[in-house]
Amino acid sequence: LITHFFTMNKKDSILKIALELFSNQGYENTSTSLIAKKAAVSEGLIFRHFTNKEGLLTEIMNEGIIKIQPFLDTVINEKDAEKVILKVIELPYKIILSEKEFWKLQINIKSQNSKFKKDFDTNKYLIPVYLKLNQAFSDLKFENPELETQYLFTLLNGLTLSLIELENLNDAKVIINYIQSKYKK
Amino acid sequence: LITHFFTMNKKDSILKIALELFSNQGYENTSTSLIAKKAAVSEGLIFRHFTNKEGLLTEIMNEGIIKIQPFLDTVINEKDAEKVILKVIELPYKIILSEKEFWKLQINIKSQNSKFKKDFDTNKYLIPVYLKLNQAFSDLKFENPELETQYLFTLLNGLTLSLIELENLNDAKVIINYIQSKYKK
DNA sequence: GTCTATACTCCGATAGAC
DNA sequence: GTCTATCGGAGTATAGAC
Repeated sequence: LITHFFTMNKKDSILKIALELFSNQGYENTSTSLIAKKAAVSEGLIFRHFTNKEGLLTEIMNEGIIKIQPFLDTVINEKDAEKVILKVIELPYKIILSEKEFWKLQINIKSQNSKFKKDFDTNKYLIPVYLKLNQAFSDLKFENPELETQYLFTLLNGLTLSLIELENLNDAKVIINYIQSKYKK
Repeated sequence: LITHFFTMNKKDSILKIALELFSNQGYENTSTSLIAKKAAVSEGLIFRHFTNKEGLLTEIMNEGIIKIQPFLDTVINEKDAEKVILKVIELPYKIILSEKEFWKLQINIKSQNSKFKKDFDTNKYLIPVYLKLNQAFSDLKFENPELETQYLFTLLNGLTLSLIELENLNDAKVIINYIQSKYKK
């Protein structure tokens, strides 16, 4: 039946709704019964698919990582040093434009010393980007590439926080251009 | 009795322990029974003093704001424009050195769309600092003072996140100096 | 101590795909 | 006619606010 292509299956509905709720109200503060209700499925189905609530979170996080990887890859695969820098600066915008809820959830988990903190540490996926950026600053003969990399990463962490607050991401383009302008010669 | 001066009263014990637990494990994830146990008081005392769990959080937040206000004031009262900038850059360090747990809790709450988000919005206390910084950049003839203010605030938000992760705050001095050096002529 | 919410279990019934 | 996905609801155990 053609509707297969248009109707989300129930497992995906659960994942979608759970991500939405977890990222907005927090994992602990979201009950499985609410997820079931909003996803219009029986509560038991959640446990059939994901074993337990934590399993649901795990699958959400794994899916999220997979979805942001292509954005990271565009930086990793860039050859020109200056373009590496400019692309890194656009990363927060692009990731949040596409995967806002996931990224919000990820920050949420990171900001708490929960048992999940180590399981779902997304920092490791950013290491290649960090190294690439460091190399770019070296290539461009910055006086202290390591410090400049740290500096820019710190700035982009702050930018990410701001972007998550925004309803209209376009409002952020001015500051993103401003940041980029500081690295253009 | 002299011990009054040395022994914390029970209400303050509760506040201290609750702040510690809330900031490390999250508000939702901390039970009143655990707070009582760690503070070595009966659980009922929490409700006698604070009505309910939310009342406890409210008092913690109000106390925290009062404690950070002096740090903000040192910026507000600074006359020299360049010193305003340098002092603002040191704010995250100073606040976290003194009130790490409170500031961590505050970020935690901010990162969730909880009902508390609006009640405990600390942004409003930073507005005078923002305006002061904006004025400083104007005085120093920056091309775009408003954007530069936004830029620096974004950077400092990112710095704050990093500081919260650190066990040894001294490790951050290098990057703080580096940020400051960009604004020294 | 009380009462409610919540994670999780179990199972009989149903409907559709093959 | 069987298999798979799902429903719906009864039920348990436990934790947590008060």
